[in-house]
Parts: sequence; C-alpha cells; structure tokens
Amino acid sequence: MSPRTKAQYEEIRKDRKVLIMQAAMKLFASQGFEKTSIQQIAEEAGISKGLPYNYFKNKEDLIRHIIIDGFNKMACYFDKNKDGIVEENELRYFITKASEIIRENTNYWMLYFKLVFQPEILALASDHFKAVMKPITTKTNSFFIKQGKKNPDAWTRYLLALLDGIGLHYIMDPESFPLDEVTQIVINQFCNSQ
Amino acid sequence: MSPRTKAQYEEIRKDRKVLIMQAAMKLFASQGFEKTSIQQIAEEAGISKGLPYNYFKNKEDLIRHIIIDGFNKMACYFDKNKDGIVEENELRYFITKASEIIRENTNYWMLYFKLVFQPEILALASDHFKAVMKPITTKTNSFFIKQGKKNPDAWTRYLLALLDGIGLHYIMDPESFPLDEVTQIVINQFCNSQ
Amino acid sequence: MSPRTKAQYEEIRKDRKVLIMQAAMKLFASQGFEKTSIQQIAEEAGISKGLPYNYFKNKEDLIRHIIIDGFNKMACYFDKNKDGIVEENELRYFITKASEIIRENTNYWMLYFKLVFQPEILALASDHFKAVMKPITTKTNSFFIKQGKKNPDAWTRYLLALLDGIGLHYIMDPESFPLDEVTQIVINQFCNSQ
Amino acid sequence: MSPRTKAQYEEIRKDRKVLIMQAAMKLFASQGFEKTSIQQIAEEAGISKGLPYNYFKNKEDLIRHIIIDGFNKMACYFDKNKDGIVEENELRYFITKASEIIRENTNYWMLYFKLVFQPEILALASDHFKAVMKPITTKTNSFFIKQGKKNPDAWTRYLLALLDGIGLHYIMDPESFPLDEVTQIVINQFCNSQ
DNA sequence: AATGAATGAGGTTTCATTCAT
DNA sequence: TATGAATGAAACCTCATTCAT
Repeated sequence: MSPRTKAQYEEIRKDRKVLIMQAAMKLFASQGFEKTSIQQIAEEAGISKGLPYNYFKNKEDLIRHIIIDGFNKMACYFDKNKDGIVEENELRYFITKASEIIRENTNYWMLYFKLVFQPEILALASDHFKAVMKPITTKTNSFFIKQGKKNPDAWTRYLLALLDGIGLHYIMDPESFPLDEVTQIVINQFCNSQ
Repeated sequence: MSPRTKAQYEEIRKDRKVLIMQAAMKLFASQGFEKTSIQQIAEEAGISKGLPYNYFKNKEDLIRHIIIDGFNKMACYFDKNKDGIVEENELRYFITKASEIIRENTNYWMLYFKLVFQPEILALASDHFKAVMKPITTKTNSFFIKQGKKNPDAWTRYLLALLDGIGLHYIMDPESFPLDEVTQIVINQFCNSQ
Repeated sequence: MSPRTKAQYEEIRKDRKVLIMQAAMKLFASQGFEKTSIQQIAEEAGISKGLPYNYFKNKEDLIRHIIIDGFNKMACYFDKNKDGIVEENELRYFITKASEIIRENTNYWMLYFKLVFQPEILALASDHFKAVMKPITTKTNSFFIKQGKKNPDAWTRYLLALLDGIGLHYIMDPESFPLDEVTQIVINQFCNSQ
Repeated sequence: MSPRTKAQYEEIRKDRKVLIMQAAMKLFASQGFEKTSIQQIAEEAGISKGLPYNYFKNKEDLIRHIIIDGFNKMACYFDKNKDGIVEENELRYFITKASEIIRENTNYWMLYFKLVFQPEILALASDHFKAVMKPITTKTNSFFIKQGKKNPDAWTRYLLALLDGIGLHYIMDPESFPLDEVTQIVINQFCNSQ
C-alpha cells in the first residue's frame, strides 16, 4: 500500500503522455488527423480508449501538444550557434542542419506539412511557430545584408521557401529524391566562396 | 419522345458539374477535404444534398475530378512552347509562368498541396500527375545538360522543389510574400547571362 | 400528325404496363422488393425512371399488380375442371398441375413466397388470395369427405401445406430437387387406388 | 488496473448481445430485415443507436448471429437421440419434435422463412445450415432404406418439404391452423404400423 | 490512474417520387 | 407520352467524448 511519491506520479504521467503522443504522431503522419481515431491511437499505444482524455483535453489538444513539442525540438538544433549567422560557414551549417532534420524527422515534417494546409489546426500553434521562426529570419536577414543584397527579406524568403520545397519533395519521394546532391547545390548557391 | 434533346441534357449536366466542382473546390481549399461535408457543398452551390450523387459516384470521385481537371488546365499553360526548354529565355518563360500560375490559381494550389499530404487521396490522381510532369522534367533535364551541369537530375529536382516551396510560402502568406522579387531571384540564379 | 385512335393508345399502355411488370417481377424475384430500385427496373425495361409512375401509383402499387396478375393466371390452371374434385383422377390432375406450375413459374413462386413473409405487402393482395383459394379448398374438402376422412379440413390443410412445402424446396434447390419423384409419392399417397 | 474484472466485462457483453439480438429478432420477424432500422432495434432494446455497433460489425453481422444462434438451438432438440432414426417410434419422435418446435419458436421460423427467400442474406449462414442438416437427412435416408423404399432420397425430400410446408402454413395462420391434427396425419402416413 | 460500455451528433449515401420540358 | 434532373427523407455507420466502476 505504499503510496508513490509525487515525483513518481509525475514521472508516470510524463511517460504516458509521451507514449500517447508518439502513437498519435505516427498515425497522424501516415493517415492524417481526421482519419485517425482515438481508438486507433489507443490500440497503437496499447492503452484504453479513455486514457488519452486523462492527459489531453481532447483530440485537438493532443495534436497541438505534438506540434509544439516537435517544433521546439527542432528549434533546438539551431540554437547551438547563438550569435546569429554572419559568415558563410555558419549558413552552410544551417543548411546542412536543415537537410539532416528533414531526413531524420520525416514523420514530423509529414505532419507539419499536413498542418500547414489545415489552417484551423495550424492556428492552434501558429503563434508559437512565429515566435520560433523570428530569430532565425533575423539572422539570415542580417547575413544577406552583410552579403550586400539589396532586398535581404526576399532572399530570406527565397531560402526558406527553397528549404521547405526540398523537404516537401523529399517527403513525397524519400526513396529517389537526391537529398545530398540537392543540398550541395543549395550550399554552392549561397556560399559561393566555397 | 424526349422532351429535351440529348444535347440539352448534356448542356445541363456539364453546367451542373462545373457548378458543383467549383463549390467543392472552394470549400476543400479553405477547409480541407475531410472537414467539408456534402451538405456544405450543396448549400454553397445552392442545390440539394442528393444532387452531387447524380454527377459523381461519391465524395472521392468528386475530388478526383477536381484534381485532374485543375491539373489539366494548368498543364495547358506550358504547352504553348512545344519544343522543350533549350535556351535561357525559355526557362525564364517557364519560371515566370509558374509564378503567374501560383498567383492566379491560389485556390487550386491550396488544394493541391493539401492533397500531396493525403497520400490516400493523392493516389487517386497520381498516375495522371506523373504523366503530365514527365515531359516537363525531360525538358528541364536536357536544359541543364546543355548548361554543362554534371547532375542534371538533381538540378531539375532542385528547380521543382524551389518552385513548389515558393508556391507553398506564397499560399501560406499571400499578403506579404514578395512573389515578384523572389521570382526575379530565381530567374537570376538560373539565367545568369542576364 | 395523324393522332392514334383511343384503342391504339390503350394497346400501347397495356404493352408498357406488361413490359414494366415483367422487368419488375424478374428483379423482385431475384433481389427482393426492397433491394430493387425503380432505377433498376427502368434499366431492365429500357425505359426512363419516371415512366413507371405514369402506369402505377407507386412502387407498392406496382408489386400489388404483379401479385394479383400472377395469382389470377395461376388460378386459371385449375379452372378448366369447374365441377370440383370428386374423383381420384381429378385430384391427380390437381396435384400434377400444381407440380407443373411450380416448375414453370419459378419466378412468380419465388416472389409469392417472399411476399408471404412480408405481411405488410401481402396484405395488399390478401383479400384477393383468399377469394381465389376458397373454391379450391371447398373442392378438396368435399373430396376428403367423400373419402371418408373424419377431419377433412385437416386433410386439406395437410395437402396444401405439402404442396407449398414442395414448391418451397424446389425453389430453394431447383437443380437437385427430385420434383417428379416427389410428386409421384404425393399422388400415391392420396390416390391409393392407383 | 482494471476497474471491472475481465469476467465482469464479459458478463455485460454477453447480456447486451442477447438483449440486442432479441430485440432485433422480434422486429426482423414482424417487419422483415430491410424494413427494420437500427434505430428501431435500439428503441426496442432501450439503448442508443450506436450501441449495436459495439457488438456487431453491421446490420448483416447482427442478423447472421441471430440466424446461426437460432439454428443451433433448434438443432439441439434433435440431438438427444444420437443413434439415428432406425425405428418408427424414433421417426414419430422426430416429427412430434418438429411440430413442437414450430409452435414454440414461431418468431424464429418466421425469420427463417423470410431469409430462405433472401438468398443474399441466407448465404451468410448457408454453410452452417447445410452442416447441421446433413446428419438429419442421413438418418431419415437410412430409415427409408430400411423401410424398403426404392428412392429414399425422394422420401427424405418429401418429408422435409412436408414439415416445412406445415411450418409455413402454421406461421401464416397460427390461429386456425390445426397443427396437432395435421401432425397426427403425418405420423400416420409414415408410421403405418401404428 | 485506467478501463471500456454507452451515448448521440453528424456524415455519407440511396432512392422513391416529383415535375419542367 | 416520355425523359431525366432535382429533391429530401431516411438509412447505415463512425467516432469523439463521457462516466460508472
């Protein structure tokens, strides 16, 4: 009858949450949000249909947590270099990193792209996204200014569009899309000195 | 015998089909396929709930027709220049055209991107897409070969990813995305002689 | 522009009616009443969906006409011998005839049996049935009385149940049910002198 | 872990299944399969519209369970005498039993006959039926052989058709059909020594 | 904390029937 | 008379969510 400590309970709750989110993410990514039922998620996670409601308010709350969590994790990748992109080799690092992320988090990107086109769902995490992207665009902006570009904002948009486009095409066809070669072309384009 | 001629009936059917497809496309684009009910489509089109089933076998058949129709229309844009892209100004035409299409068919692109991430729906028109894209990639491929690129396939993939990425970002934020300037950057990148 | 005579119109109407009823009966027998749509009937008959409503008030009216028509036709078979069954060879004729009818009007019997178990539909023709059956049971009753049976009514019921049971089993398995041999057994049972 | 034991859940499920099947059988028997809606069944059983789907895959699955269950129960009646019908008093038992079954399971027979004429539904349980009937026909066959009949198969068919016919007529008119007297006639026909 | 029976709103689809032509 | 476009009621079924245990 020894009751568990508060910390132990917290631990259990955290594990359960992660378990449910992982199961949900896998299914959302492969089938889409609407087509995935709570039942399926429960089965995938090996739990009962009612349990997710002990951890998330509802289905939307569940996906919101998944999105934000994933986005946070990804933002960490870029956080090592806190000073901003000011030199070409830093931009090269950024591009290479983006390419790696795409390859290693296909599931999350799949989900992310799905969401981009479901405004009512995207809206749930929209503010968070903007907050995370802001410092990155600031960095690239200042980089392009330093490069002497006349319209650095357009260049930043161009770069981000390009990277998203590559992610898109890689996800659509991961088998045959030449991710490394295409990444190399990107690097050559932006870091001409090398 | 017949109170209306066959031609009259054909006319009616064609008009109704277009009416229903337009209403459906608008809603699919703004809300997504799953979230849009036949009821809503009927209301948008000002018809009864049952009528769409006189024209399309089911909801999936309806979206399939919309996708294929839209894709065909868009493919026409590129068909004027039948000889293939062999010179820079032809590539410039291609890129400019792509940019225009994005701006003028936002609704369709919205839908197209949504579908890309619903593989089970995309599959409905997948073969059609591939058939239409094939000649385009062939053309760009030969262009890059002529330019002396070592891996023309990667360059083609790069170009298409870039254009899709631009479309993506434009759709996500049509108000402030600097489509013309970004397009100009693309042209400068690929048509360096000018 | 020569208008047709009234008689001609009547003729056309009668032909149309028969055409529709035949198509409907075929489908009702094979698929059941509920599962058969007016659309299907129209296709089977090679006419438009609206036409049946020029000849029958609604779907129920259509099946009622089919039932009554079929029943009348069948009742005719027994009408040749107007005097009633008083001798064994007349009963033999009756049994043989019933057997023939089963074999030659399988479709109608199929339908008839279906209807027997859809009281709400049977009710539509119930009175008609009773009226037609009455004289037959009267005849068999008097036959069994003449044979010295104590409870002729039970014997009549027995005979009719037997014949319906045979019809039932023949319809369930027309390929292998030995209709002739079974009929012969019936005859032997009731007409023992021969 | 579990708030209720597995056994408790099993208990609940079993009870609910029976409740739903009984409500459904009553309505199927009186109105027919097609005319009975899940809504009606739910109302009859005093449950929600969605619950039947927790227990049966769909409407067809529900009726299939009803048919098979009923058939199994009925088959039990004949199982007491495992040695087969070899003597007249055993056949007498069989016939008497059949008569009792008809009287006591009118609802089920009503349903059974309805189904015989909906081949697409009967097919659902067809294999089961055949398996259960086989040993019975084998027994009667050997009985008729022992009786010196030339075509025992035809006699078996005759007997089964007769019993079904009686069931049919009893169900069509349970008020006035003289079941006992007719049954007695059957016994006299087949068990002439008594 | 965990289970799964239960609910009921809401979606897709079918189809008898009407009606303008 | 004949057509088939159009309607809308009603059916089946799914599933997010609640709640007793």
